[in-house]
Amino acid sequence: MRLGVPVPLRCGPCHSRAVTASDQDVAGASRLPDEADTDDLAAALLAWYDRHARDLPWRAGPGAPPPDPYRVWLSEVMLQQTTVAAVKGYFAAFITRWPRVEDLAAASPDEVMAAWAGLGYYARARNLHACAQAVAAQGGRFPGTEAELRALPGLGAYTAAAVAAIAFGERAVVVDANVERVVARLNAIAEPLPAARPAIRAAADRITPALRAGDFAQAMMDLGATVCTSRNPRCLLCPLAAWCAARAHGAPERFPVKPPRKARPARRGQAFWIERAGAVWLVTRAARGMLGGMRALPDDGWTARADGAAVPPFAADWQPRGAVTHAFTHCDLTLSLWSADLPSGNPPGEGMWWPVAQLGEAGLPTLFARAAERVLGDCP
DNA sequence: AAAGCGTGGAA
DNA sequence: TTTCCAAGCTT
Repeated sequence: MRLGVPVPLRCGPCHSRAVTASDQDVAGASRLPDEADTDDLAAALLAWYDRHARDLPWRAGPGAPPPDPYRVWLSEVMLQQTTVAAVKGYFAAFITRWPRVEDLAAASPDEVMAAWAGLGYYARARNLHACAQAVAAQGGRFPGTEAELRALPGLGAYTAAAVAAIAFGERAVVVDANVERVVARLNAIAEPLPAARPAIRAAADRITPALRAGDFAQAMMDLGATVCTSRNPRCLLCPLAAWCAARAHGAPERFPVKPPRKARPARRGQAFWIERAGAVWLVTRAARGMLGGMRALPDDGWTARADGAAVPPFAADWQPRGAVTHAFTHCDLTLSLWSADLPSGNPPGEGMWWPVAQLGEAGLPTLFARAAERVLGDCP
């Protein structure tokens, strides 16, 4: 049944309906909202979004016509597992350098990888370029449905739904970590992730409106990022507090329930700074695996699973140049650095001499950028 | 389908 | 300091 309190179009939590007895169900068994109730929830969230949407470079603004699919797609890929603050500069640089998807498609893979350097999860950059080429090959138009988008490289369930909703207005169910958190709290879902995902998705589906699905998705994400945060949620500011079973429980930060995290092993490796006439020898790492496809210093073969062999690439008067530590997702690496001059010839294997003065344009991932700083004495 | 894959900022 | 984790995808 429809509740008596009209949903305000331009107001915050002050006019949300009060928590009623029916909201405070017994542990773990929050009731399923009926249809009218979920309409109200979506309306309340959209009203909040109209007032509090973050102003982000890839957005058109609440209620505005859908933005350029290229910008939406680019931002969504960059934002995968990556903070808004980290993305902003890269987004601006990509859009300036490659204003249209055809421009990005025409770039070389090396250029794209180097431009992505520092942002992490480098498989995204490879897939980004492949996707740009696929779209450019079809006239530069992104497909407009979730199913077609899902088939493009680098677009999984989340990104395909997000682009379909935000850029094309399709009613797609957009579930990212923010939505997961908000929905898990709304329903006080006690089952741990990842097993809870199907239930979370079903619950997200139930509250997704037919209209303004793109704004709804972005509103959920803004809410998760600024109000329904992982730690210390600001329930007093939340437009959905009245619907929130976790809040009724009194411990919203308990949801979603997450599995214990595995400890990261400590790994050791060596990297080698080989210099000749003001240039340093760089290699391109294998396309797959850690830092795949990125330029790098030669190293001793360390991986996330094993220490390196600690063997230099050739016999020389190797000088110790300190070490850098780096926290990867799957290991904590201590990379010891060694340098040697090579007056003539090349080191064994594939590589290139890169002018030290232009090392900033080499596109080194952060680990090796730090290593270079250490060797060059620029480190703090 | 569980594991592999970066980084920087917040608490 | 350490820990957590942010608009996930691929195999």
